[in-house]
Amino acid sequence: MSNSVRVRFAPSPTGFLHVGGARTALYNYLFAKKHGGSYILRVEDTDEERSTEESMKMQIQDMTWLGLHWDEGVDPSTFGDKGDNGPYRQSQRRDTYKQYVDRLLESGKAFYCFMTEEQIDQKREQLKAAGLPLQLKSDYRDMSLEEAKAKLAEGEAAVVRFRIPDQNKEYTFNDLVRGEVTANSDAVGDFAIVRASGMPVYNFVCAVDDALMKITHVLRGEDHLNNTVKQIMILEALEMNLPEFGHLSTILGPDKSKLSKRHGATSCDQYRHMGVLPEALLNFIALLGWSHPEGEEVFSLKNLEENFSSDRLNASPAVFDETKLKWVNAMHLRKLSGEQLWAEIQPHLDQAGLSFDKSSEWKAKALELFKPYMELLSDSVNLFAPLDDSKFAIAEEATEALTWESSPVVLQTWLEILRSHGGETLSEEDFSEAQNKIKKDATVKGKFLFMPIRVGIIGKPHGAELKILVPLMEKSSLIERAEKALEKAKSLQS
RNA sequence: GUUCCCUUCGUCUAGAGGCCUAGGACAUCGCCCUUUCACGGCGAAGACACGGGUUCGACUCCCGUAGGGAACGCCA
Repeated sequence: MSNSVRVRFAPSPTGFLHVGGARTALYNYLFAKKHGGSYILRVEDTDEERSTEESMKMQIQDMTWLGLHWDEGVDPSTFGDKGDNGPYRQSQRRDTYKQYVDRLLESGKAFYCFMTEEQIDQKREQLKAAGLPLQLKSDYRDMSLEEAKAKLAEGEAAVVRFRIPDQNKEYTFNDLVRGEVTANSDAVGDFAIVRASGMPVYNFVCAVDDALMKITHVLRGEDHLNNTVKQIMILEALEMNLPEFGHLSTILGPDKSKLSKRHGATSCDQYRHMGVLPEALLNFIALLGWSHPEGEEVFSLKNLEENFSSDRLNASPAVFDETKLKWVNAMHLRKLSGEQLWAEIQPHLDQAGLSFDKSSEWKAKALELFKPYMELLSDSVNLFAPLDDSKFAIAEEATEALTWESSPVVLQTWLEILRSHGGETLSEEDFSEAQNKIKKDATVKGKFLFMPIRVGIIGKPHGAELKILVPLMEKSSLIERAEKALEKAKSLQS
C-alpha cells in the first residue's frame, strides 16, 4: 500500500554533506512525500576510525538548512532518537546485529575466518595471475563452528565472513531507475560481515537495518549497485524482507570524472557560504538526474514534492554545472521579498564589514534595485559597497572618464547643484533635473555627461542605474564623493 | 584482470517505433530595449558515439564495438 512507504537516507559521518549525498537525501525525501510515507535518517557510523560526532552534526545541520526534514531518525536538535525503530545510529545497535550474526554462524551461512592480511593478499595475487575475478574464497569456509570457537578461545583473531554459495547463482532485481539488473553470486567473494574488533561491516548492517526499520525502497548512489547482491544474499539467508532498490547516477565534475574536491566546491556547506539559497541548491540538484514533468526549470521544494516521481529518474551520470546553479539561484533570489532577501544577505554584508543603519523601506528599495544584478547572495557585497561611505574610492577603471577635458566642469556643476539643494536626499526627479542642468551649463552630452557623474557618485564607470541609486544616498555623502572625484579629475588634467 | 552500469546540442535534459525538419533550459553569439552594465524581449548556431540487425519504418527494440563510470576492503 502506498501509505506504508518507508525510505531512508543513510550517510556515514566522515565529513561534510556532499552535494551527491544531498541529492540522494532529496530524492528519498521526495519519494516519501509523494507516497505519503516516512523518511528516515539513519547514521552509518560503523567505521570507528573515520566517523566523528562532529561530522554527524554538520551533516544534520546541512540537511536541516536544506529543509529536508525527516520523520524518524537521529533527532536534529538533541541528537538522540526520534521514532520507534531506533537506535538510528548503527554504532548503538551492536547487540541487535549480534543476534543476526549468530544466526548466520549457527546455520553455517557465515563462518569465522582466521586468514591473515598477507594470506589474503597472496590469494588475490594468485587469482589475478590466473585471470580470475578477484573474489576471495576463504580457507576457513568449511571449518566447523566448534573448531572455530576453540581457536577463538585461544585468543586468535577472526573476522566473520558470509559464505558464498558454491555453485553459481543468478540474482536479478528490478531497479527503480535501471530496470532489470542481473548479477551472479560468483561476482562476489566470501565478504566480511564482522570485523575482528567485533563491529559489523556496512553490507551487513545496512541490509539488516533496512529490514528491521521496514524500509520499502532504497534509493542510493550507483556506487552501491554492486553491493546489492551481497545485501540480497544476507537478507535471504536471514529470511528477511527485501526492499526495492533504485540506484542513482553519479554526479560528475566538468572533466566528467566523479565530482571531487579537486573540482572545487562539493559540499552543501561550501555552497551555502558562497551564497546559494537552500531551495535553489535543491532545485538545481533535483535536475541532475531527474526532469520535471512539465519541463519546469525553476521550482520550489513544495512544487517538487507535488511533481516528483521515480520513473522520471535518469540512469546516466550528470555533470555538475556551477554556471547553471548560479542562474537557478538568481531566479530564486528574485522571488524573495525585500525583507527575506535582506535577512539572507545580512551575514555576507557583515562578513565584508559593511553596515547599513537604514529603514526597512530603504533596504527593500535598494534590494529591488540590486536584485537583477545578483546571482549569489555574496554578490550583494559588491553591490552594496558603493553605498557605504567608508568604502568609497575612485576605481582604477574610472580614471579615464576623469581625464576628459570637460569632466572637472561637469563635476563642479554637479557639486554646486548638490550644495544648493534643499533637502537631505535627492529624489529621482531631482536627479533628472540636475542632469539636465549640467548638460546645459557644462555643454556636454552622452558619455561625457554621464560617466563623470557616475564616477562622482559610485567611483566606478559601471553599475546600477543612477536615478535609482542616488535617491538611496544622503546628500552629504554625495557632496563628499563629488569633491573627491573633482579633486582627482583636476589632478589628472595636468 | 573480472563483473556491473551508462552513452541525445559544450552542459542539464525531453523523447516509451511513425507526432522528430529531434523540443526546452543554462552557456555562447547577434539584434532590440537602455545616454553605462545588468535585467528583459527577439533570433542564431549547436546533438541522437559507431557498426550490424529486427521492422514497411528506429533517437526509440536486440547484438556487438568504442568511450566513460563503478565495484571487486576488517570504507561506506
